[in-house]
Amino acid sequence: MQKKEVTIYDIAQALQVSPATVSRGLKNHPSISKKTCQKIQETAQKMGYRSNALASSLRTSRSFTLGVIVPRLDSNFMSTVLAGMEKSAVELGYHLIIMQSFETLEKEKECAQLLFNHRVDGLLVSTSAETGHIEHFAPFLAKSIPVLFFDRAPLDPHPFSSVTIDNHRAGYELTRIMLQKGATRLLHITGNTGLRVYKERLEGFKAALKEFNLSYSTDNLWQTNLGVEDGIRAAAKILQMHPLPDGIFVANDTCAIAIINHLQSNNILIPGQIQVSGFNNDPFASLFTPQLTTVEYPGIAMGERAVETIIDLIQNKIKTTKKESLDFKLINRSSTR
Amino acid sequence: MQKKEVTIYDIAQALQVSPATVSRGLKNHPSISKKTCQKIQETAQKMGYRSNALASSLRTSRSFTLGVIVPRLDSNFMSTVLAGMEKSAVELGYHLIIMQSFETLEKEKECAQLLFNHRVDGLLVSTSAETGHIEHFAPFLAKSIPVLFFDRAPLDPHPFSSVTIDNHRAGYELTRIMLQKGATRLLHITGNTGLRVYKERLEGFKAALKEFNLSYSTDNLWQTNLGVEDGIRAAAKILQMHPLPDGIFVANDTCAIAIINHLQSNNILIPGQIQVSGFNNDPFASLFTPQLTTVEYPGIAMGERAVETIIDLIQNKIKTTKKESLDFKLINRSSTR
DNA sequence: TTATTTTACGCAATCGATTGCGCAAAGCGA
DNA sequence: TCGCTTTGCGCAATCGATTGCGTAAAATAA
Repeated sequence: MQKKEVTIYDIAQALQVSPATVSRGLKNHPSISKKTCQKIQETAQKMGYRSNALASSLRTSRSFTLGVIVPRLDSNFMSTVLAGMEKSAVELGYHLIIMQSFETLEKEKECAQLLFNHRVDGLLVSTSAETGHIEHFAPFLAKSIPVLFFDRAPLDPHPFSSVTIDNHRAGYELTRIMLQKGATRLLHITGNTGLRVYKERLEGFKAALKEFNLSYSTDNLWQTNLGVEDGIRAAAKILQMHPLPDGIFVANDTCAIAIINHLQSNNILIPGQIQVSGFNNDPFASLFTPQLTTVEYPGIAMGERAVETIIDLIQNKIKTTKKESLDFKLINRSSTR
Repeated sequence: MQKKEVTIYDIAQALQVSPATVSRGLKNHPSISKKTCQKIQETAQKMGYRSNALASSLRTSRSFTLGVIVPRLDSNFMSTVLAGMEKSAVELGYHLIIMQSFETLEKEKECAQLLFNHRVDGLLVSTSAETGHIEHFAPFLAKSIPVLFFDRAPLDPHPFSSVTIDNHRAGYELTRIMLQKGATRLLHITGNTGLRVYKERLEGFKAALKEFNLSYSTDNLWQTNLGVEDGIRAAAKILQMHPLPDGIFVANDTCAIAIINHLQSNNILIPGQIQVSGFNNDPFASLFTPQLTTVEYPGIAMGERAVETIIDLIQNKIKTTKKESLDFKLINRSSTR
């Protein structure tokens, strides 16, 4: 039923040359004459040949495949990063196998294992919330397969590369905006502070408080999942407070908007009574009333840099691991004064 | 420097058995004794063996890889679908190579070609805006590699499977909501109506108009890219109209919100003067004031169904192509009366 | 014309895992 | 103990492409 696959052997036979010549001719190898190359490519076309990437990868032990592990795919920010990654990867002749860890260490391990067996040329990881150690990436190190963390990286020191933003400074500056406008009772609503990104934003937050001679208490640190429902719950809790806080640092836009929305419908004025800041600059952050003060987090660029860097590592254009920090941009809008 | 890969041959040698036995022992083949299996797996572990998926795929010509082509990754809806796909795929022992067509036919072709060469076991496609014909998927058909369209499918008849929603009915019902509340001058702001999804929503829109004895004119059909800026532009144009429309059908939430926002800041009351409906039920659609009437578009479920179906096709559990239509849910909120 | 360099191509081993078929040893009943 | 069925495992071909090395033919130089 199924016609057999056309291979370079079939082409070789048809043209009365050796498979070696066909293999070379197909990729315009200099030691094959122009004429022969042309002939080979034509007949390949005619015979419906398709190169077998598997066989090629097996032989050369290069798959031109990058593995990507993310906590989840369905997040605005993450899909932006992935878009950037895919674009750069394709431009450089690679492609992506994307997997989700669902924020669990166990899944992350499984993904790593699978991608390891699949002979990816490099691995791009944004760690799960549970990722305390990184032993499961040791096999990659042992085989000199580059691993690069993006956005969420483990704490230093670690023997891998990374592309992140300076979350400490972003947290600091965002907090400073609210403080400069007179806020004195700040709340910090964030994700799992076991994660470096959140931890660093928190440190920046603390540094700003200190600068303004305000004390920090863990009572003002709320760890949530930063979803819409978490925001609504947080807002409800805020309404119970006496006195109300006068500034809220929220570690992403979705949750920030949810909080604002719920507070507003309980007649709290934003920013009049409470200033609120977000993080990410999601597309809708500017469409809200008030418009959200936030940090533009360069998703596309981060994806591109991550891929470019890891491919440089793969191709040995750079020899040593590299920790990059991308520029972010403070978006100062009307949800803070 | 680099230690050599451990293969089943090495294990075979270490255990004084044949590679065949090792291969079978590794996967608990019934014709190998429990004892031997155990021994093999232990030494494999000890020697740091990793199976070579490439070699295996080459031999068996099954890669357990699904190719996915989407117009772009960084869309809320698409990333949701992909999340569902990845989840189901992994559960069923497959994984995903994801590529973007950037809405161009040319890129879509290139992706298809690459995935074809990479021996994917199946292909999941959401077509680009330019995709008029589908000849570039013919090679898959010729090799009996299942192709399944999700969300955006080409016009029937075509020899492939699909998972979509009933866009006609969704468009119809959404329109009907506004009409029942008395709207008589409706605008339809949508994407490229060359795409079946938009075309069908428009047909539904027309059907509803007809039912209410309202005439349809192409003047009331605006094709845009449905982004934030497109919304702002559209809103500006709307403000010039005399009389104003009293209902706007917008084919996605992002654009709808942008329009509402711009109209509101020009003192138009929503839904008082103009009703507006969206499409997708993005997470923030309920956080806006007014909350957006929209259609819940089952992203995760669509991804899951698509993968489950294509794997059934791959494994020949179902023999014929299958066109599935998923349930959507009308979310009737306050942006319509 | 002869010697030398270039050009163009072929040989054959190799990358690891899989599997149909065959065969020997072990287990069984009588 | 003999013959028959199971059980457990090995042989060797195969999946396609790649590549270092060698060589014949063609081109160039002398």
